[in-house]
Amino acid sequence: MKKALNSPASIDELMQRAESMAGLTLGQLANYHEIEMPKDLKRHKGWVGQLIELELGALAGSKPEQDFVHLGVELKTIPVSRTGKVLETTYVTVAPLTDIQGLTWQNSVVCHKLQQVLWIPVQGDRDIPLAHRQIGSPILWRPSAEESYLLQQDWEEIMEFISMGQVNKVTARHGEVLQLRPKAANSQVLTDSIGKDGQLTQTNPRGFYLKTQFTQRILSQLL
DNA sequence: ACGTGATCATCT
DNA sequence: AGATGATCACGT
Repeated sequence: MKKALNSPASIDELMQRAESMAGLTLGQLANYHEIEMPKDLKRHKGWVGQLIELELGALAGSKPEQDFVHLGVELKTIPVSRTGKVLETTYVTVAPLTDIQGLTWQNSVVCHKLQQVLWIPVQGDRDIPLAHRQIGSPILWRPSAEESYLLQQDWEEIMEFISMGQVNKVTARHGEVLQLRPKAANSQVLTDSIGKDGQLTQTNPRGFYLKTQFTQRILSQLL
């Protein structure tokens, strides 16, 4: 995927560019950028996100920061059905499993990334050919006081387990809106984590994800 | 291995 | 059908 050359200078410009994509298909956008399109996403899971990043001028890279640092905006493409139902959870960031003493919600990466999110709904029904999937209207979201509260509660509960060496006791069922799930090439990958008695051990890397019902509320209330 | 972009595949 | 745990590709 080619790297974006220009980045929007303001949120207004970003939103205008996002709104101009609405109604286009992935095929049209890929053709415009002369990007090859895979048959499906089985081996190209991040393809849609990369295409949208290219169109909007997101700064490429794998840094744990917002996509538009100068605007304070995180970009998320979200697969939805024909009827607008959210089809997948939303990855936020990897979870810190060591050196977390003193870490608070307010200075966590999850909190920072979710300060302001530009949601780009894209049809994700597997029976719609990739080229025919339509891009929806963008939604710029800032968490409400209640949403922030829910996120903080879940984050603190999960981080408490991690700090106590109980990360292996946390499942995706914990948390009302934010959940912890594996995030790695496969289940054999290991990374350092806090173990019994505060000693270092190893475990499968985890990531924070937004649950679909939470994301659905965000998209619905603003549509 | 880590962090980004996420969706897949299976089980309930 | 929906959610959980697992997985795929890429740049560094």
